[in-house]
Amino acid sequence: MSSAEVARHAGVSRTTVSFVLNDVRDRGISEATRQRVLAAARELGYEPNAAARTLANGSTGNVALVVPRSSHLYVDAFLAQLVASINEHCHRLGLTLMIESTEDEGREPGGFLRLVRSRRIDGLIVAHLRTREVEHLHRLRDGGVPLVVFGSELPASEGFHTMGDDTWHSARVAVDHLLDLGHQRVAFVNYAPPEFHSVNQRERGWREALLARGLAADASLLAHADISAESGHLATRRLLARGRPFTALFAGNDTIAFGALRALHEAGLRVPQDVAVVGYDDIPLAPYASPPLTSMRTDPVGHGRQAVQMLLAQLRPKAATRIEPADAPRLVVRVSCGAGAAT
Amino acid sequence: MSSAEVARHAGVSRTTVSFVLNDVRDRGISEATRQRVLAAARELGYEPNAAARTLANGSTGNVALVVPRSSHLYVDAFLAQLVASINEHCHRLGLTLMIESTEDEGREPGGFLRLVRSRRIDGLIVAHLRTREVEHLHRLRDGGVPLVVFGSELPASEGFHTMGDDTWHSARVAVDHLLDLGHQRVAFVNYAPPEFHSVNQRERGWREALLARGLAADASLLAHADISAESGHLATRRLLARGRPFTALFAGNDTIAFGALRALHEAGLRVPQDVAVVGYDDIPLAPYASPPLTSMRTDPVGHGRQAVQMLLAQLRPKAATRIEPADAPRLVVRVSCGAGAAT
DNA sequence: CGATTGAACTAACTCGTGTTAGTTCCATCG
DNA sequence: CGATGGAACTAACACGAGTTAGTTCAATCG
Repeated sequence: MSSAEVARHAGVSRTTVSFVLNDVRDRGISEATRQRVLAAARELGYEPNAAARTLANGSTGNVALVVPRSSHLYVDAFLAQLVASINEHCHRLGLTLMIESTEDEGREPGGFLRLVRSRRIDGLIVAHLRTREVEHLHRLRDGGVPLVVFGSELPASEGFHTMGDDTWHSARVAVDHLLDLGHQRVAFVNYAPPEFHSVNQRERGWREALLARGLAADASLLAHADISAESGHLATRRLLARGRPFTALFAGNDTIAFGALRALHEAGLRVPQDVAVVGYDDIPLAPYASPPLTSMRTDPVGHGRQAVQMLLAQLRPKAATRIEPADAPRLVVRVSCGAGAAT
Repeated sequence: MSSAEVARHAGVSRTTVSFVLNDVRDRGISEATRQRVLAAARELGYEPNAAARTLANGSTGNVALVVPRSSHLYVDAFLAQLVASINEHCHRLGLTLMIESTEDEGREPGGFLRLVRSRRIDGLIVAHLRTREVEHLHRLRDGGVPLVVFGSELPASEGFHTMGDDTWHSARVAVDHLLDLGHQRVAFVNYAPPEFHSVNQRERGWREALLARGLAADASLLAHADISAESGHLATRRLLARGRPFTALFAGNDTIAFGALRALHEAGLRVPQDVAVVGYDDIPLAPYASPPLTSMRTDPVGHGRQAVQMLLAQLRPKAATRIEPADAPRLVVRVSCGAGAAT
């Protein structure tokens, strides 16, 4: 079903069909023909060919989200929520989302550049890019490609459109909460290796919270997990095996916290009586941990919305609406930190 | 950077460029020009325009995955794993995945038909379609659209390419396990409303397991949650409030099980001593439930691979490889059912 | 030495749309 | 009554590839 077919059906030229269907107003199409064309299009179930349209006017209506690995979609609940929200908001604006990963098996690191060069997408959102891949982003920015960067150290001053919580500050608030409860030795199990920006920032938050109270940020109380609950479990075991005592533990995210809770339980330590635990992200399962997890609530859904709005502002400046920022992080106190109501 | 530019750079016609870059062999291109063209393309960083290519040869390299709602991506861990696996396997084959939802706010139910009609995608994978949307699939099949249907009651005999576990049988195995342990009153908290095929099948498994032992499938021991852990929590509360005693509980999936464990805990019931619990899916967090959850392990990653391979067999019959089926479900026994080693 | 063949390459068409620059025709004005 | 102007519509080009049906030219054959 091409527009030519619709034209023939309505006894009119292809040009007229195009004008009618795209609602081009000042072309003086009589109401009678307008209706005739619309009827023909409806009758034939005509839908414009996307490729032809893209070729003609340059835009695809596709955007890509770049994540480190596909598997992070299910081990990192925050990312899953972010993706779902981005997908949903794209749909509302008539955009289609593609998920591109930089480190899946058999994937070249800068593969997403290819999507841009082949014009398969109009713009992209980059989440949690590794430090060493930052140069790709410079190239995209210099090429004028619509781009939103989530959770990276790239400064907005360099012309990047960046977003995301100040994770350093939030981590500090979480640790401060534990310190306020009187803890002096606070362990930290970070959620990934230090190549990610936010991983560094969370460590910085932990360190500075301690230093601000004149406490040492003891490196033997720091461990690195790697996204999954299992890795959190193992990292916490290693931490315990070092034999350096601690009375509180800050987990780099909630998934890690689930692993940590298990490790503590296995070591015969009660939460919160022996070790107070605070997580990060407040994932949907956090209230169902045992004990219910105190956690820093981030707003993945809001961040997804904001990212899409920021991208739209670059893609279609006139169609863009106000950008609603995501909610600021806040600590949700449950049982695991020892400050909440017992359940 | 069009191919015309590459042609000019190499001092050759556009046709020749096309033949060289697409490796068309019997066109008698001399090795010398071949190299000259390749060098020019590399030097200019040429990447063929996807839309033009699509227009010329008809295929887009895009496939869509249709899910009920975007938010299921993060409340249903099984779906998250399935999506990640499908995405990864698509990438390996040079396909790009789009995620389409039928019920997101502002979404018309048959919206994915539009993707097909506008030729934005070459084929699609449909996951967990509701019963009432089945007619759309008939239309797609009749239109010869490459299609794989996951987890639905559509019979392969009608020409559909279907896949997914026999969820009825798996549910029955899970319940049988509880019955084998001596339980007589086994409650069931299903994971969603009964409009989904697999929801029905799990109920059937539960029912028939009981009937096979001469036990009644007591309707007052059946409750429906709605995907999230919170809904599992509430549904289990309702179940408990009915006052009908039970000594075992089968949860429609693990996320629901997390909610159920909390409800049981709040009611002062110990797991597994007072109530044995078995879940479904064996999500990554299942071992980190408290107590560790016995669960029916499904193979979302394998299912994702299989779905993509089945789709490829329709998209590019000659490039298609053998279809490796997903692993069969099997029960992973941990602590919550009372049969495993205590931790 | 003219005809034939094959190697090496290209002109020109196709895909389906958006858009510019007209053209046609009729009513109105001076 | 011819010029003017607007209403209503369309021919033709552009977008950037893939592909068919040639063309050109030199080497070889009879």
